[in-house]
Amino acid sequence: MRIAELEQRTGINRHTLRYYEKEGLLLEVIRGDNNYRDYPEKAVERVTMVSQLKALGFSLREIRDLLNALRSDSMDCEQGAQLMAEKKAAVDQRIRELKQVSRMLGEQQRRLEASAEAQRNGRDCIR
Amino acid sequence: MRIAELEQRTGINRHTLRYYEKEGLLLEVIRGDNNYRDYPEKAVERVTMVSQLKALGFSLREIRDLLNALRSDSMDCEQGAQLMAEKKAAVDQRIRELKQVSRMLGEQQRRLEASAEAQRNGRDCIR
DNA sequence: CTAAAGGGTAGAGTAAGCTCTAAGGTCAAG
DNA sequence: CTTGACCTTAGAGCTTACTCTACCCTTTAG
Repeated sequence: MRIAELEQRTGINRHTLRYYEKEGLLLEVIRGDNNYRDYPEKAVERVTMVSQLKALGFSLREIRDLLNALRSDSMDCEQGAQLMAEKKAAVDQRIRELKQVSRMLGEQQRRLEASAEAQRNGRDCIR
Repeated sequence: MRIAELEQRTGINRHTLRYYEKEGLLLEVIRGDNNYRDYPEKAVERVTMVSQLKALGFSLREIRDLLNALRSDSMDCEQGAQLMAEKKAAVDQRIRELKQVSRMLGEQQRRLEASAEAQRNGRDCIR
């Protein structure tokens, strides 16, 4: 598939796709006689994975290392397992912290709702 | 407290502290006769909160809006409660997605460990 | 009084991650 | 054979979030 199709199917700007390739996030991009890029079907999934991981706050470098490790045909298993374990620990830690934030936001929300109620009954907001 | 102490207690560079102030993240920074900044004790907590939220992938803009809403003495309760609800929904969504990533990493880790074991027993890595 | 330590502003520089422009090659339709 | 759509690269420009530099003023210790 050519770049326009990949752009359209992933919603990622073609300039960004070429940038990702330059940064080592997209492997196996072959070229035809005309020098046009020819992406395999799997590129759609891969690009989608990149943008999802990005939305979760991973840097392109982290995503590259992770995805390339998952390709794994070329990697040392022991080392790969360790990388996965490290990444998983970091993600799990982030989940714990986000849960803390979520709890805090829930409390504030309830407090503000109670104040709004009090306000409707003629009293002041907050405290 | 002066900027050196806040820098030392939060671990945040003084240039960054001034930048945060310029971006509206630190309110209530008063000035003495000498024009030096004088931070209240609460600034330590506030700056720490900023850097924690940053580590969770929030932008300075989001953090500013959130923290300023939490100050709340000046805000409309109904509206504040809604902002909290929105932010909480976004955080909860992020938690769900990260859990998905964590699961995936766990699977890959187990797969690679199994392959490493097989490898030690004389067979090929992966598949 | 003077030197060192610390404060101030303005603005330049940096890195990541895009996003766009310029100049040019390719290709299918009319 | 030209027009228009689509491709290429190189490189400029933008945003966010710092980080640092230059230059000057204030405070504190000897």
